[in-house]
Amino acid sequence: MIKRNTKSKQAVIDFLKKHDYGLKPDDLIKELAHFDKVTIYRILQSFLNDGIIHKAISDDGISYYFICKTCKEVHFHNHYHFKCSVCEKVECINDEIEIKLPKNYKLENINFWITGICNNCNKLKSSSS
Amino acid sequence: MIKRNTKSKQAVIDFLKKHDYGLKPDDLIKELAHFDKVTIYRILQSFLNDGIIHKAISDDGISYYFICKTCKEVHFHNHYHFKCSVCEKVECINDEIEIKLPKNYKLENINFWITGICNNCNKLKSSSS
DNA sequence: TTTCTAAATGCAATTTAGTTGCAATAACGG
DNA sequence: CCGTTATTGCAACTAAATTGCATTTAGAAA
Repeated sequence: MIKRNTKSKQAVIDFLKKHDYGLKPDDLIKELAHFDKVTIYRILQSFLNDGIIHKAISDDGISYYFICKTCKEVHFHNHYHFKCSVCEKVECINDEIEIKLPKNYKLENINFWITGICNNCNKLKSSSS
Repeated sequence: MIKRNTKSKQAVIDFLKKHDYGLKPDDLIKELAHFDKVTIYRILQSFLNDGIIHKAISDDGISYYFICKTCKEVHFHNHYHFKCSVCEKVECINDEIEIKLPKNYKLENINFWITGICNNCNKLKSSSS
């Protein structure tokens, strides 16, 4: 739980808010180079615990963090995360997902990752041909 | 592409076939300790390229490999992978998945990971209470 | 404003998954 | 049995993330 406000925490929040797509720790570490990487990792972890951000794991095993925008009273992270293989941006696809599990299976957590080409890069591709 | 049959490849195949759930490289490395870990990684990679096995990334970033059982003529890996948080086994849930992406998004690959409690562990839990 | 203490940070070292280069070995067609 | 070349083993390396510990600092209380 966050107890104190610090410059590093504010910097992390600001940077996450500035982007409408997911960021990996390394993006933050590079941008906020005057803070130690351990500090960045620890801040992300604590924001995660506090529900200020949420996280998804890419299909090459890297964590991406997102400011929670659609979560209001209740945290709702049942959505796809989409990574564009062209621009490499990672975004939340905030559509409802219905998950059907076999009988007697209990769901605890999901991590749904899709790679493909985003709207934007698709447009660029078709206009350049 | 696989060109030659070797003991290490046979051992990997055998070990994968012996289990009806997914295995991570480390499971194989430990079990087949008389082979080098690099060999294991390379064999898995080549089996993957040849479509003999498929792979999913867990929500803590570790690869799991599965013998393709349901794939027949066509490879079909559009399914959930489920990891039980009790017994830690990882299995394929071979139900059809419908993925709806926003307009102009092109799908290239999916990695759908679910954690929870499996049928088996759920039974054990309720019978012990 | 100063003091105090726990929270937060920075640094160095470590862990873990996976990769690379290269020399040695071995599968298998001829 | 030979020769080619796929395959393997070893050592070293990379990259993401974590841990321990000493130092610094936010902010409540005096």
